[in-house]
Amino acid sequence: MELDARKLGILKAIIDEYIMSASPVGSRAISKHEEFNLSSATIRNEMADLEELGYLEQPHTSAGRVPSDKAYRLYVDQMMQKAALSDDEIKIIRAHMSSKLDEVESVMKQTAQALSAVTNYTAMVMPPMLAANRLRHIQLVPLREGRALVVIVTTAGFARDAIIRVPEDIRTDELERISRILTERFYDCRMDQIGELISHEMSGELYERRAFLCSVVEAIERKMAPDSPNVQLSGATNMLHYPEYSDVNKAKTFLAAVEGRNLLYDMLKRASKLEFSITIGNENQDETFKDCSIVTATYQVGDEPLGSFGIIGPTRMNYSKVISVLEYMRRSLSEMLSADQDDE
Amino acid sequence: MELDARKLGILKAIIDEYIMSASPVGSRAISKHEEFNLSSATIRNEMADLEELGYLEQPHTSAGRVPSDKAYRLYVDQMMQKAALSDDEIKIIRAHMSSKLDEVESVMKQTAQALSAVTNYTAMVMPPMLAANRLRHIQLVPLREGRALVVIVTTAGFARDAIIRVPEDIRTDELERISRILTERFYDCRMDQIGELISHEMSGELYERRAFLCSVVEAIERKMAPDSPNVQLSGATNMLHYPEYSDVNKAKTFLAAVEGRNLLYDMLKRASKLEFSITIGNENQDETFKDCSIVTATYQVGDEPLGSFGIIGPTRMNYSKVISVLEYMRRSLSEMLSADQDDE
DNA sequence: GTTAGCACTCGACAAAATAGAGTGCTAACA
DNA sequence: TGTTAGCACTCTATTTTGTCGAGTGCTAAC
Repeated sequence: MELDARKLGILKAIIDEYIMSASPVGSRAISKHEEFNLSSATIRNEMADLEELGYLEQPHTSAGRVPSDKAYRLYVDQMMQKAALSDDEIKIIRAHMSSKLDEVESVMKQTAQALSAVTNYTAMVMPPMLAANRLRHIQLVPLREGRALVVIVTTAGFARDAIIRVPEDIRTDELERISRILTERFYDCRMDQIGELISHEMSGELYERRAFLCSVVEAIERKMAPDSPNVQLSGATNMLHYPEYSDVNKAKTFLAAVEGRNLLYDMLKRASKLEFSITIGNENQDETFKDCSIVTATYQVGDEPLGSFGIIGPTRMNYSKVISVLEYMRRSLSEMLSADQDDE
Repeated sequence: MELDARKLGILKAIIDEYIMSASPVGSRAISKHEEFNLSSATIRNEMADLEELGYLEQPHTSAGRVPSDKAYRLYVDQMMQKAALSDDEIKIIRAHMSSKLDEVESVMKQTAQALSAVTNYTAMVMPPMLAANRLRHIQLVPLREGRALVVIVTTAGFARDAIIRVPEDIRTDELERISRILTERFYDCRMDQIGELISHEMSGELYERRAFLCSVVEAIERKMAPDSPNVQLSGATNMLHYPEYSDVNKAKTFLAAVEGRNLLYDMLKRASKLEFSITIGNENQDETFKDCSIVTATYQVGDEPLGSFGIIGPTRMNYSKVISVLEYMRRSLSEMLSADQDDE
């Protein structure tokens, strides 16, 4: 049995219908599409074939049919036509991205909000990984006895700080001196290379402080990696709009899974190797997302991927809209951030 | 009609029962308490009285009775006996508060998690307000053209940063000079006084830069106020366990309200004027929380309140447990933070 | 290959029946 | 006077039953 043009057309009609209605699609509904001009009986035969081929599923005899994950996969790979964003949608995004484009934290937060507002699904955004940033300033600030705060500033204007231990014999003015030397030495180095470089540079005037310097670098590296708490999440409750989640228990499982950001962080981390990715239903590793689809995109500056963001929705999500939105966002995020880093 | 000892006892029994079961309490259930040794008929009479007095409500004729907000108020004010935390509870808290007590952000996050895990309600934690902190270091780091990053470090080891505009005619080495002067001038000043002080100090060598300095101070002040995004939230989905929220729409409203942290922030801000506060049901300003109770506590160092945290649960929450947990947490947070600020 | 017709299946929904928890009231009792 | 047993009544939740309609698969005819 072949998947001929007509079957394909019928399948597409079923998927489109199901994405709209969330309820099983019957043969009569499809036979009404005048482009086919076929009776419901014929459609039924075709649907039986499609089911046999694994593209459709029946919740029970005498319900309509529901697209399978395999069908969605075919749909996004071959059948779906991309829609440009409507003016309204762009307006919604703009409305959320208005102010304070200076601070990256708030850009990430606003991006997440814009994404969830415009798609009505759940949005997640990972902040930029700073590996490709270049160092601009290191400052060691003495605190109470034996403690200091390391502050690192990168070219793009990111600051990170961490509390570290300081050996008793290092005095305030020496911390100042070390700050100056480190800043000078590593000025304009990529953040992910400082670790290596410092072991080479450890000779010279800083030699006797190498243990201390290692702890500084260790703290820097720890703080430069974006971690799960920093994943911005927005619109998790949007899922409650959809009949898929009218069951409180399903909703609970979903919400609990996204509330601890770890899962999201892992997914985004993995996704940051690809420009776009779409995983549908069972393609998702995690049990909780077996009836979700997750679409992600990666934003970058030049060739350097900085981070990923994405949308989680029911498998019957509006893929074409979601993809358009993500493409749009990917572009504007990348632009926004390369404006910051024009020296890259 | 009076609220005599027996009525009080019966009311307490009803409340305790209802807190456990969440379903209307009938006269028979109470008459089984051997401490009263009364028939259900007598209890019924008493319950009718309690209803007339406004302490009980009937969902409909021939259901049992449910305590009113007024009853809960009486309960927390006079009837409830405080329970010490059990070993298990303390163990749960400890388990969540393990590592990395150095970084305040993660202390706040872990506190929220511990609170929600041990109470099974929703927890919120506001990070410390830095008003009473003292300045330790200001650093202006030049970024691309016309922009710099201000970094401020306080005695307690908090760092804040903000991107500011820099007039074209200020060169890198002047930024360095200004950093040094500002650090020197305001060393050990309370953060909330820098704004005032700077207008006095504006004479002298910094006079010609006063417009710029104002923008620096403005940025500092903006960043020092903890704002709603920084409120840590944990266990919002716990509410879905409770029959009060088995209705998806109620759940949705609740979750949407807490997801945007603004409301929580406002509540915590207000609460930070009191050591503890309990608001029950209708005592809450916001419509969404009319059937919740909110218990908050304020942590402090010395006499200076730093921030608040709290628990949101259904009105029939386990008040005595929640209060004990908050007391415990208030103490340990305060201790933890004063260890950091022994110079306060 | 397409379609009309038909018997059949199954879930959704509504109406009806039933059970059970709880109440208020009255009258009797200590 | 306070307490209690008894009883009729109310109301909800649950189960049962019946009905409707959407949808299917199969067959026979076009």
